[in-house]
Amino acid sequence: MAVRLEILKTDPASGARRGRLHTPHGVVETPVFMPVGTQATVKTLNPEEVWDLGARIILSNTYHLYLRPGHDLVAEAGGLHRFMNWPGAILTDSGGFQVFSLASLRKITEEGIRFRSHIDGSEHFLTPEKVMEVQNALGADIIMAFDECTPWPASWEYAKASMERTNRWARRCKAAHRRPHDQALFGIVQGSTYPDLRRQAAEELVAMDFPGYAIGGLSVGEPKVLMAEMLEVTVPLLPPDKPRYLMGVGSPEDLVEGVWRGIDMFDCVLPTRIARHGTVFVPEGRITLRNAVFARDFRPIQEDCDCYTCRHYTRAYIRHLLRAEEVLGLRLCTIHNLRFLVRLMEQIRAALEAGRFAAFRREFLSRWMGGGQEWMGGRAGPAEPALPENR
RNA sequence: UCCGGCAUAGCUCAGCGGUAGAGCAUCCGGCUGUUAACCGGAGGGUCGUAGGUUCGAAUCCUACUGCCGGAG
Repeated sequence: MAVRLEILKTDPASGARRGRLHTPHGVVETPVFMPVGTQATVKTLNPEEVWDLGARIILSNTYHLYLRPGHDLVAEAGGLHRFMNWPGAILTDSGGFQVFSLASLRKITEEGIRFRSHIDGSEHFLTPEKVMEVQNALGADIIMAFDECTPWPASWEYAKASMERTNRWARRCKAAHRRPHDQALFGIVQGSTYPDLRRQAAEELVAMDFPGYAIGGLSVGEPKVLMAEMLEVTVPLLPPDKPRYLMGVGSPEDLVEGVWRGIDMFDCVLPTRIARHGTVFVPEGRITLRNAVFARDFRPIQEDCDCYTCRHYTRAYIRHLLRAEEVLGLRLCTIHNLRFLVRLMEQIRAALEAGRFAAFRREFLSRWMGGGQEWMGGRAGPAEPALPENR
């Protein structure tokens, strides 16, 4: 088996797990946030910087690397790890999200998806078999089944047809996988925001016996209460000894709420993208460093942050860099935001180990902008036990 | 001193008879398996000054002022 999840502790209140994912490229402590490096790079950072943040697994993308530079070239370079000089673990997304985000450039059939390249307009036909060939060549530790990330909103009929096709594709991916000994293939649960479809998707995929399961098609515009409900419907159907990965999620409050509902792995472009656009995370929420109020703010982004940026630079200086369009500004914000999320996961893991995750969640959300009410919406999932404050 | 050109938003300019636009700058918002160092919004001008022609002038005419260029 390519990867194995060692469960260290399960939170009795919520079902959240503290674990350790063993991969061919090292151990990954879970719950974990995976920085996104779509084009074999976490934008603006070098691998040493990503490693020093505390990241031990990153995500890259099949579709992008297939188009450029080509999976054969990456294989010739010795595989993706060596090509990009990343010593840790890698997960490659299958290109399923591009089916969603490049909708105007594609046509879906049972056999696969005909794409026009967003780079040069050339035509490509991606099938589950092709996607597995590409991912086997790239050589990531965890690879994803080819799916359709169902747009939201979708009718029940469309969502059902889409999900069933995704599951048929999952079966084909498993059959076409050539490196199960050192690459773990995860299935992806779709089903939009329909509980019955999520159940059907999960049950069928579990019957196929994958080494891990992802939940996809969420955080695509639906209200958070629906995301919460889908997690609460889906997670209990997944085998407890296998990793659970919530795809494309991302914001600090979503990570806390996802872990609360039993998720082990997350990835998201949000921290790196908003960083390049001049917005950074602080414990109270997000601040837009571009704004005039920070012109003479000579404090670090976050007083108690241990990241390289916060140890050396002020808000005023970073704002200046951003407005002067200096790349260092983008890099410093990216470093802070990624460290913020990696550190948040460290804190979550520590809280789980100490048996005080419920308190941690409450404290985090009370400080965080909005207090996570979006997630509540009147029916918040696993009830929070009335634990005594642990401070 | 003469000749010519130009004077329109903070900046650079477009508009050349029907009561003003762009880019940049400024201010603000958004970003959730990256087509994203991106996308979107807002504020801001009695069109150098004073007259004239006209139903109507940023647009045509005159004078003045200020810049720029040329000639002496």
